[in-house]
Amino acid sequence: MKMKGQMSISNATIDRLPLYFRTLRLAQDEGIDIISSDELGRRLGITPEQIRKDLASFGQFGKKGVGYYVNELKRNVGEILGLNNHWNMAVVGIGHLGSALANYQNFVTLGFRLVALFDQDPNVIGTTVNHVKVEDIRNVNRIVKERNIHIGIIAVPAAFAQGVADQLVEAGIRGIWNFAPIKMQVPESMHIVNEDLSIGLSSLSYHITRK
Amino acid sequence: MKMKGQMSISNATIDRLPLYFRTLRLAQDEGIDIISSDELGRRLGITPEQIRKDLASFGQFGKKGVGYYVNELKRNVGEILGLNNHWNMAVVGIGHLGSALANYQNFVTLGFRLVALFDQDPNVIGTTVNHVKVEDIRNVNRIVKERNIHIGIIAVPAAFAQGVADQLVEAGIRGIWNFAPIKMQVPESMHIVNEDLSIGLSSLSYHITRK
DNA sequence: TAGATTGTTAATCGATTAACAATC
DNA sequence: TAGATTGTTAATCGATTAACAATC
Repeated sequence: MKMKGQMSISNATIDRLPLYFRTLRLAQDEGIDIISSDELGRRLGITPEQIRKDLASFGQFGKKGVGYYVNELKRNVGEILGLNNHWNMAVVGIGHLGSALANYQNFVTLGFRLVALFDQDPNVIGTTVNHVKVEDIRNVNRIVKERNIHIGIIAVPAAFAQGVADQLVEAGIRGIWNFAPIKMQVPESMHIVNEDLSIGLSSLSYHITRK
Repeated sequence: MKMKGQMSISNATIDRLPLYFRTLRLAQDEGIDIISSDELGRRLGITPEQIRKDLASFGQFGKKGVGYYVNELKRNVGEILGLNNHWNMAVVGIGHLGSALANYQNFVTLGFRLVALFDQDPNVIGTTVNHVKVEDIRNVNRIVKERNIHIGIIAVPAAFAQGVADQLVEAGIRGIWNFAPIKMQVPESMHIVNEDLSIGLSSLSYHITRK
């Protein structure tokens, strides 16, 4: 997907793209063929100018005086997000959260594929979660290569997260999605998204404290 | 907790406070008495200027030439975030994700209390998750009042989320933490934090697509 | 054509970074 | 005192909003 010039895209923009994608899919389900930035904005609580600006940083996807063709725009946004790559994912740490992530159906809808699960507990290794067998974490290097795993999801306790990240990086993973509440050290080239659940909850606490 | 003047605090700042809190607790565990913005920044990958600015918007917590007293700063940041309020929480939707959230130990560490679980499935109602019994969603209004529930966690499928939000608002909840991938309509006064897991994952996909 | 709506440029707003006086 | 480090003001940077020409 082409970007305009060298200009780099803000994270704020990138984080809105999945919202556009989701809303476009819903519109598609409703049988809507054409949608305006106004209507998209109304559905998402985002200003239409913002949406046009976001989309325009990747290309000209709309028709002046008309709007955006839903199918076409959805395809383009999906392509921008790399969802057509059908990334292979592995979950490390099959506790409560890890199991829930392994079962999360929305990932499938987005084209992500769950191809491996890892744990260190002998009582968990060998069990099956969402039709995938839990492997011994000691085999992570071999299995990441064998199954061509691109994304590692870390759902282990904070104390073990850095060790797991090191092993995943060593095995040649492309990106890490980290649920452990810890700032990890990874090589510059490695992409890592931290999903620290206590941030959202604390932010909520902050706001309701002041109401 | 006093704020300086009328100046409102940016969400970016508020979202960093839980990181400071976490790091301060770790420092406390290590027996560190005093910490500088430099050291805090090093541990979190945030510039020391940013940290000083964030903290300074709430008061003068440090000592020039010395640094910040860990215990004192942690107490202050906790107070700012409202963590000493010991909010009562309920999870609605006891599927894979809801169960995982009900079992999430980090919330307890932050002072949040899980006091109720709700579902609509007769096979789930009456079961126990993390020592809390699952109630029939039809009793949500009464139980929210009886148990003085402040925060509702929505972990139901997208199609049911708006309905659940309406019921929670009606019952007098203070804030909603929403895991359903949908933009919900709630009254202006209601605080809502959306934790759409597919955003983080899509963002990761975007970045590794370009490496 | 007239009305609608995009894409883009300019203006504004807000957040981060830099600099440094205050002071422990 | 000298060195260290905060708190705050000013400068920069980046993101959002406004405005409007292009055009379907």
